[in-house]
Amino acid sequence: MTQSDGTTDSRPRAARRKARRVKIADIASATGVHPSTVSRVLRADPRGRISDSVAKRVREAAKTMGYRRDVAAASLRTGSTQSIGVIVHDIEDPVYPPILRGIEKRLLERGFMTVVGNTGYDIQAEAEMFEQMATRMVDGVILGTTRLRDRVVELALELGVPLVSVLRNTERLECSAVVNDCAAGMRELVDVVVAHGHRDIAVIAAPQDLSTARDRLRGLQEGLAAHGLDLPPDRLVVVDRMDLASGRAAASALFDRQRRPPQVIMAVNDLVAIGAIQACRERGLSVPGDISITGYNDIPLVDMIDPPLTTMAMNLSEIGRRSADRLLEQLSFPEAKPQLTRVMPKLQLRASLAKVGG
Amino acid sequence: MTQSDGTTDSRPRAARRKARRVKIADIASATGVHPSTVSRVLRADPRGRISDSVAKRVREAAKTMGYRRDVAAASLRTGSTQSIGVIVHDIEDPVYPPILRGIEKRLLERGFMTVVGNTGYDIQAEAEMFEQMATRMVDGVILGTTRLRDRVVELALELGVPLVSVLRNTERLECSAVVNDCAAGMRELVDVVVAHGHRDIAVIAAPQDLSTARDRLRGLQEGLAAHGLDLPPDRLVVVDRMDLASGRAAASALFDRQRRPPQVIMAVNDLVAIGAIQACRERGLSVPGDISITGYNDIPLVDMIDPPLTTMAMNLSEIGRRSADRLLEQLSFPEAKPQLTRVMPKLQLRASLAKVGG
DNA sequence: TTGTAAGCGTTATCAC
DNA sequence: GTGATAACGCTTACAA
Repeated sequence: MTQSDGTTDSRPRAARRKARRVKIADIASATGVHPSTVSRVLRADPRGRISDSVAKRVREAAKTMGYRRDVAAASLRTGSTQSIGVIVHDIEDPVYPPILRGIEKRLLERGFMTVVGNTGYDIQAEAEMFEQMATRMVDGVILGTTRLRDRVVELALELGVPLVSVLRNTERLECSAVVNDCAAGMRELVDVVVAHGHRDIAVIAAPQDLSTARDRLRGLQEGLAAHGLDLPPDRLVVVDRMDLASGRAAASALFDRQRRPPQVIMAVNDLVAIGAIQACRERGLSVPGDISITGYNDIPLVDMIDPPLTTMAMNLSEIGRRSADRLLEQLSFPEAKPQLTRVMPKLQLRASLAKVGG
Repeated sequence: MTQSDGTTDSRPRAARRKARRVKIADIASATGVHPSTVSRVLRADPRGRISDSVAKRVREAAKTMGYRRDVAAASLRTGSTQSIGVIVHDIEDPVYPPILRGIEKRLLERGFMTVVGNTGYDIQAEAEMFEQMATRMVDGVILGTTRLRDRVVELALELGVPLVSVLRNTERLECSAVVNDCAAGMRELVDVVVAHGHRDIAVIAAPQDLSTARDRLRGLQEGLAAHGLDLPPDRLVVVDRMDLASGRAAASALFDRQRRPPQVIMAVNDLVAIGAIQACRERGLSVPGDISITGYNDIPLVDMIDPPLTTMAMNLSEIGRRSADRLLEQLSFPEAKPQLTRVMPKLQLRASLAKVGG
C-alpha cells in the first residue's frame, strides 16, 4: 500500500491512523543520538549511565515532540505489560467496587493499569477470561471468583501466571489469598445476638463451595457452641444465590415449617437479610418487634433501610489494597510460598437487632 | 545470558518465566507448514484460502500444544489491541457499575476486553489516565467523566483516538455521546409532583458544568413553566458534590431560610434526596407527611429505605451497551459525525412522594 | 558514556 | 493454496 508520502505501510487502516506517532527513532534523529540512548534516558535505566547534557536534551525533545511509549512494542520486548487483570463475578455486586478501587489505587501508584473482567457467574467464562488475560495481556491476575476447588487457580499454576485470590480462598491454599475473616466476624455477631437475649436462632446460609459461605456458617456454629447452643436442621436454610429474592424465599420457607418463627434470622449477607425482612413484612411480622434480622457486608444504604440493618462491615478497600500488594510481591518473588491474609470486619449494630421482649 | 539449553535470552526474568510458551513457529514446525500459513489458519483470515486438511491439522496441533496468541506481538503488528478503555470518576458511584457491565458485555461479544480507570474526581488524573490508555494500550476510550468543556475530549480529537462520551455530553458535542434524557425525565417528574397537588416546590441542584446537572435543572424549570409555576431563588440550593452529606446540608439550608418548609424537595439525585430525608428527620419533619422528597437514578435499595424513594430509573446497562456500540462503529468508520443518543428514564413512584394534605 | 545489532511473536504483502 | 520476507517499536547484552 503506497501512501501519499511514498512510504509503504502494510498495516490495516486502524493502525495507520496513529502511524504518525513520534517514536524513539524520531527523537534519536532530532537529538543526534542513538535510539538505544534515547531508550535508556526515557526509562531512566540505571545500568547505562548517561551524561546529563544528553539526558536533558533527549527529555526535552521527547516532551516537545509529544513522545509516548508504545506499550505493545515495549511489552513484546520485555514480556511485561505493566497491567494486571481482575476477574469478578459481577461488577454490580456491591462487594466488588470498593475492592476494585483499593486494587486500582495501589496498582496505579506502582505504575500498573487494571483490567477488569466480569464472568456473570458463568464458571466456564472464568477460565476463558483468565486465558484471555494470561495471553501476555497482563502480568498477573487477581481472582475474585475463587471456589474452594478452582479451575482458574490450577490453570495459573500450570501456566506460571502470578495469581492472588481476593475475598475467598481455595481449600488447600494453592495461591495467596486476602480475605475477610468471616468466621471471626460471625462468631462476634453471634455473641452480640446472644447478648441481646436470643436463643432460638435461624440461619440462612449459602452453598458451601465458597470459602466465605463456609467460613460464615462455621463461625456461626462455633459461636453458637460457645454459648451452649446448637443449630437444629429445621432452623437452617441454604440459598443458591445470595440475592434479595433468594433471601425472601428462604425466610418464607422457614416460616412455612411447622413451628413458630425464630427469634432472629442470621443471613449470610445483607441482600439475603433484606429479602428476609421483606418476607417478614409479607407475613405481618414486625422487624425487629417480632423477629430480629442480621446481615453481613454492610453494603451501601443498609443503614438507611427500614429498619436499619445490623451487619458486619468488611474493610473491602483494604482487602483490595492488600491483594494488590501480594500480587506485586509475587511478581518480584515468583517462588514465594502462598500466604493467607485475614482482615477483620467491624460490627455495625443497628435497629434490625433488638433485645428479646424489647 | 546463557540458558541450560544453550540458547541466549537477553530479556529480564519476568519475560523468561513465560518464555517456553508455544508460539506460531512451534506449530509450524510440528505440522510442517510455514508460520504464515499457521497464522492464516488461526485468524481464519478470509484472504488466504487454506486447504481444509492443512487447516484441520494446524488447528488440532494448536489445540493439543496449547497455543495462545501473544497479544503484545499481534498488537505491535496490527496496531490494534482489541481492548478499549473506560474512564470513570469512581467505580463506587452506583451509576457506573451497571454502565460498565453493559459496556463490557457488549464488547466481549465482539472480542474486546475492557480496561477501567478511576480518576477519583481528580481532573488532572483524567488527562493522565487518558494518555496512558491512548498509548497504544487501547483502541478507543469511553469517557464517563465528561464535562461540558472537556480536556480529554480535546486530547482525543488531537490524537485521533476514537472516543465516546457516556452519561454526559460536551457543550458542543465534539464527540458522540450516549446519555440519559435528563431533561425529559425531570419534566415527567415535575408533572407527577404537580399532579400530587404540590405547588411550593424546592430544588437541590448540582454544579452546572456537567450536562446531567444542567439538563435536570433545565427540565425541571421547563416542567414548572408548563404548569405556570416558577422556581424562586430561595427555593433553590446548589450542592458541590452529589452525595448524602451535601444533600443533608442543602436541605438544612433550605429550612434555615426565613420561610416555612416547601411542600416538596426535588433533589438532583438519590443520594442527595436521602440526605434531604435525613435533614427532615433532624428537624422533626415527617416524610412524606410534612414534606415530600424525590430523587433521580433509582440506585440499589432506594426502594427499601424509609420511606421508599420516588425517583427516575435510568436504563444504565442500556446506556453502557449503546456507548459500546457507538465506539465500535467509530472504530470501523472513524470519519462518522458525532451523534447524541438519548435514553429515556422510567418513573418509579414510591411513598416519599405523597398527595398534598394526604 | 554511547553505539551496534539482534531480536520479541505476529502478520500483510508479494511471489510462486 | 502456501511459502518467503520484512516490519511493527522497543530494549538490552555486548562492544567500543
